[in-house]
Amino acid sequence: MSISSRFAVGVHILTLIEFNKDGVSSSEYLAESVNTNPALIRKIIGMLKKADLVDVHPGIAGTKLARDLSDITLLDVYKAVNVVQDNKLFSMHENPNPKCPVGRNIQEAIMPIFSTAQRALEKVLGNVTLEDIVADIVEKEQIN
Amino acid sequence: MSISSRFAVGVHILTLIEFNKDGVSSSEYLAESVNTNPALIRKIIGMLKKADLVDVHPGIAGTKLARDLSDITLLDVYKAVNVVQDNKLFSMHENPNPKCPVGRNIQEAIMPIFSTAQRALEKVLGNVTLEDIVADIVEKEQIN
DNA sequence: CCTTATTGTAATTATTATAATTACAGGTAA
DNA sequence: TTACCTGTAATTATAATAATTACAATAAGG
Repeated sequence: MSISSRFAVGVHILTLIEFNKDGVSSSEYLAESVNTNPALIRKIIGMLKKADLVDVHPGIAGTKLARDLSDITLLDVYKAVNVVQDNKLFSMHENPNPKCPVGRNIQEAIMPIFSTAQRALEKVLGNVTLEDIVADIVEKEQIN
Repeated sequence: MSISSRFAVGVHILTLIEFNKDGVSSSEYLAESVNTNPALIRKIIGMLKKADLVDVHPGIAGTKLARDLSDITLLDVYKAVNVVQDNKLFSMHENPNPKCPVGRNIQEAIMPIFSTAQRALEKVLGNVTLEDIVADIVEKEQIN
């Protein structure tokens, strides 16, 4: 199965807040661009807030970025929206048979490889910032 | 969410077939070590067979490796058991709003990054063979 | 040829996560 | 006090996994 779209939506939200930085980015406004409902947006924004990526306050319309664009990586967003936990990207079968030499060692043999693979994936995300995404979209808009 | 344990089970199965190469690896035998039921094992073996990783025949008990240990990577197993499709590890929200500059470009902006991350993960799996896993387990057994 | 055992596969059920939606309490500003 | 927004819980629909049961098709051995 695949990693929740919360991650892609989180990136979308943050990017749009930047594009709309002179306006008010309410959950309804953001939901319209993402094409989903405001409650889901607020849930994700709550996670981004907990990770100190955005500023938002009850009763006050709009969300703002809490940091500079160049200081937010996709890895920050990925961690914030909690789509994959540490060392849990790959699931293992629980309870292999301890009476079998393979059964009693397979988890320890595989685990480090799974960790390495997951870290390789996350490293790629850590090398891309929101600034890159925004620049890419600005460029795409200029071409068309 | 996480990647199906079919992958870990597939690796377990192939490793155990090697350990038991002088015996008969029936689905029941394999299921006992994995600690699941034979039908699931047979389903996974069917996938491994389709990928030419094992030899198995209806009515004849036992499964054998179809290639040398050193010629089967974890990536081969991962692809065989079909846990993640190309470019589908990360899911995107469908139908972002095309009237919004961010909505109409976000998918194309994010997609290449997701692809790169997925490939980085898969590259790690491609660098490990079943021979490595078997050697690791043999070593762990000798120590204990 | 017939019995027995195994593989291949379909169908069923329970579990889990996601995503969409509704509803409403709590907070803020005008 | 009104109007609007955020925060959050509850509900529903959907989808994938994993476990399980069942059985047809196949092959070996007596």
